[in-house]
Amino acid sequence: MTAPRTARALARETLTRDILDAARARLVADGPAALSLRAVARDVGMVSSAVYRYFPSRDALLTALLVECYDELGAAVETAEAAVARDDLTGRWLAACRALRSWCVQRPGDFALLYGTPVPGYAAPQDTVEPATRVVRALVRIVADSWADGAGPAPAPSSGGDAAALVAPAVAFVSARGLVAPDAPAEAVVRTLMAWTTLFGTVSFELFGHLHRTVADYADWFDAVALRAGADAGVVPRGMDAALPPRGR
Amino acid sequence: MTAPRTARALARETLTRDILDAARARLVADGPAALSLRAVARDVGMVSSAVYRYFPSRDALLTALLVECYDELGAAVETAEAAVARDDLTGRWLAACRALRSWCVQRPGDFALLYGTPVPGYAAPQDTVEPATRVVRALVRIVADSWADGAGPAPAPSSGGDAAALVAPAVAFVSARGLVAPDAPAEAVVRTLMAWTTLFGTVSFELFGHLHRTVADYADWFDAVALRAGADAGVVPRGMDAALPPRGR
DNA sequence: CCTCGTGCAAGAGCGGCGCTCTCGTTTGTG
DNA sequence: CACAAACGAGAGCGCCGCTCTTGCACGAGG
Repeated sequence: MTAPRTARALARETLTRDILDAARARLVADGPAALSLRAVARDVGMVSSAVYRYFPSRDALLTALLVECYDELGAAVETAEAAVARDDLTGRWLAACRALRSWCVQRPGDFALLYGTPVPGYAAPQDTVEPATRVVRALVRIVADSWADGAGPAPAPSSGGDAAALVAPAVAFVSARGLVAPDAPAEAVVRTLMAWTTLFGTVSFELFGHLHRTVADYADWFDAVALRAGADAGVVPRGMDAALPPRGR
Repeated sequence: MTAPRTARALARETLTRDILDAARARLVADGPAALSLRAVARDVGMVSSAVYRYFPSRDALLTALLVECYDELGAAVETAEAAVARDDLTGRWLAACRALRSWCVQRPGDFALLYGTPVPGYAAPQDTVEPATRVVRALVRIVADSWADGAGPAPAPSSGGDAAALVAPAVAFVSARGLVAPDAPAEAVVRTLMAWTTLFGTVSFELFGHLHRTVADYADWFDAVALRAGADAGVVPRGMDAALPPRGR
């Protein structure tokens, strides 16, 4: 099954990939709204109706791209985070956050597909939710490690303690789901969710132009936000004000 | 000039409003992507080409809606915040945040237009930036009042103090602009910007389904996030754990 | 009052879109 | 070899944004 015997099956597999690649190229360039099935068909040298042999609709094509992008983003975050020493929690957090942002900034069209306005009548099928949670799962892992490293449920996330009380009631609002690290403390999940929301908001504002002429250096601004969000989630620098890892390239 | 004398001018004004209202109705229902100029024309009983007498393009119509929505949202936040006693800073903050969310939740299409994926070839004209900043200006006013109320540059935003150092470098990245409260301390502006980003991210995640089956009660979750974001920005509850104002209706 | 230029609505039409259906052709299988 | 399934191409449907032309009603100047 993994080795397609017949020529037809092989051709089908190849063409499906070609269509996806062409669609991906158009997506990165123009964003999801401008992705037309007819244009993709032209790019791969087909007539539009022939594409429907491979994807039953434009939405199905978008869904395939969605899964692919979620996985790619998740992988980028995971590998960036894995390259840092396990006990350097702030380093892992910052590496993950930076990988997140650079992936998004380099592919604004993909970002718009993943986190932008959903298409009007479109409901994401179930196969997209697992890849979609990959990023936040990577983040929650770092936070959980931080909590395990420190002591007690509130490892002084730069807070005196009332912050925990503030957020605590929210734990009840978050159903466990099991999707995100079932062994992680609920409080850590909640805080990670907030940090993740902040990170997303920052990238979204940058890419969609809402910080235009407000923030001078997006990368520096993002670093500051990421560190602050991480601290709020319980990822504290080793030395209180250790030198920040330099930004790559 | 304010009183249109001729019947022509009056008809023009009326029809322009009718078109905008019809477009607004379709926008709220279906979102910006599904807003078709032809459909709007049908709604007002015109032929599509006739609409071009009033708006030179679909983008122009969207721009008009954009300004209108920004203003409406800003007004909603401002009036909600103004209804609270001036010295109840947490109450003002929470009222502003809740007004923000409920406006967005009640008009997901409008929210998508304002903060969702920008249309591919569209660059927001200059007249949109002033209304766009109205919300964040309202927020920064509350934060600035909090800072003025408390002492010194860091009124213990639930933090020991290193948080200020963490964020401090970011001040340099934010150009003053003057758009947002020129007299407000830069640090307050930066923190408000972060809080605003978090608020936006929370609403966006809610409306775009990224918290589906993750957060049980969106309103409660939002309250918790808003209070925490406010505390990080320097808006602290009067009594440390004073009873939260009940959610309206 | 009448005329002439202007603003206006309507219609046809252009190319592009998602999607469906039909029609030969190719391909794999019983 | 024959038959069915898969396939590519084409035509066509109704939608879209937008342009151009046509006929008409309005309103200001003579």
